[in-house]
Amino acid sequence: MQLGTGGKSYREQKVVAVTRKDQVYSILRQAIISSQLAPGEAIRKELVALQLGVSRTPVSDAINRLADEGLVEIYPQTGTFVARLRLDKIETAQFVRIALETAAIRRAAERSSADTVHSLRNNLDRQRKAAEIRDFEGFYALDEELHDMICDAAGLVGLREIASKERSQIDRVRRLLLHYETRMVETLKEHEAIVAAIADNSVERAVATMEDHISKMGKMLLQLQTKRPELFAS
Amino acid sequence: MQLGTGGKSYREQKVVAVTRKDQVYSILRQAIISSQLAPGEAIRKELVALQLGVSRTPVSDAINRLADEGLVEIYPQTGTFVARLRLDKIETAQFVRIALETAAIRRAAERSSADTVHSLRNNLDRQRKAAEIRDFEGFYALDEELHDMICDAAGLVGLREIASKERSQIDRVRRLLLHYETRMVETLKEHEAIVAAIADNSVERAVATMEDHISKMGKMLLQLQTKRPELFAS
DNA sequence: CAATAACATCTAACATGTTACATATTAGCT
DNA sequence: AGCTAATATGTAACATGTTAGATGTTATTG
Repeated sequence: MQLGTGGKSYREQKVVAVTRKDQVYSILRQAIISSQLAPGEAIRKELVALQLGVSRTPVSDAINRLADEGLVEIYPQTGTFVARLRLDKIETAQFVRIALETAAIRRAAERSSADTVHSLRNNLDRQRKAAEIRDFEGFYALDEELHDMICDAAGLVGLREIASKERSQIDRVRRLLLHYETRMVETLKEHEAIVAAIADNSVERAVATMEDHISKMGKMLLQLQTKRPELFAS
Repeated sequence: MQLGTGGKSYREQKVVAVTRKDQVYSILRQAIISSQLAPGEAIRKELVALQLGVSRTPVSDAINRLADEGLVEIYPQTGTFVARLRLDKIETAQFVRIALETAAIRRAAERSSADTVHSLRNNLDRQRKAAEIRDFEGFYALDEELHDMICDAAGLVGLREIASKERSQIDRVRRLLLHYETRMVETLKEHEAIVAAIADNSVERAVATMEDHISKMGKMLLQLQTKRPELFAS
């Protein structure tokens, strides 16, 4: 079969273009990760379209993207549901996250500048303030920002987006866990250790600290399953 | 804003469902990775729809997915183009690939069974035959299969799909490179070394061999840019 | 002739109508 | 009552019509 046109036109510059499907995607993703849309809950495209004042098309597009990301499950001709948590999938996501972020922090630690360290410390300051006033949402956002900053510090185009996408499953869990506990204080300490290692140019210590930090979540997860079994699938 | 229905219905079993958009996606992806659709070339949705005998909808859906994967670039209200190769993006993909596949092979080597080793060796046998008769396409497919098998051997649900998706960019390059040279013979040798390390349960050697194997491609890439600059963007 | 503005053209984005299919419900039968 | 088959219902998948915006071309003006 003959595909393509043989035409050679193309574009040089990148356009940012925020389309409606992008907006719908962001809104739904946020709703899912914050558990405003609970695991297992049905999503009715038509209703969402109505509520957001758009047609079904951008909603479908957004949902397809979320399905690729594993945040929703589409059953053809039947329905679309917020994906429930699955321990095996989360285990894989955890594995991927450790692989990517330890590799990233290694590169970041090797090439970290005084400027980078300054930004990281600034983030930590804000984390401390958020922790003090028990601002879960704020702390969560800063947590994400810190991990993003480390990805960026690795100096690889698009790495942050990839890591962030693979983190989706885990972000959902992390958000749920943050509310439970003393976890915020512990997390802060771990973050401080990570940044300190980078500041010291201790590459291997940075890697080890990051791995330890990410692994901690695995244990918390099992507790969550006991407390909230309805969120889980298999 | 109120999203969701509060409804709690959901499904247990997984449906496979090959929809038209999945088929179109596979066809286009294959066409892009095989360079039947060349980097920079325009893709006309309407034409593709006509040629495949479907409407524009499944074509758009497929293209959106390819855009997420970085294989096409959509410029709103303007056109859709096969993504040209970008050294910086490829560098990131390479980084991700090394991070994921070395981590995967570590796990795979730790838990490899006689059965796994047998399957890997069977694959190598077929690679040898393909190399002998200069069957580039066959060799390429077996190459992919080997890497997939190693991912599977890590025993993590969905890891293969993630690794495979992140490899897209690189697969395109690898395919172009295979035709050029003695690369097929070299690749075979590297694969043999990897499998041997797994068979010996030499975890660290397996990791090192894999990293070396993947890194080799980086050097070939620069040669490709010299020979075929029109495939590259920046 | 150069710069610019009006306009034509083309495409993706968006809207909406239609179809096919999975599932639940009900009716009919033993 | 219990089982099976016909049917109703609801949803995603698919088709197609419409809109908005990016770009290239041509006309207009200095």
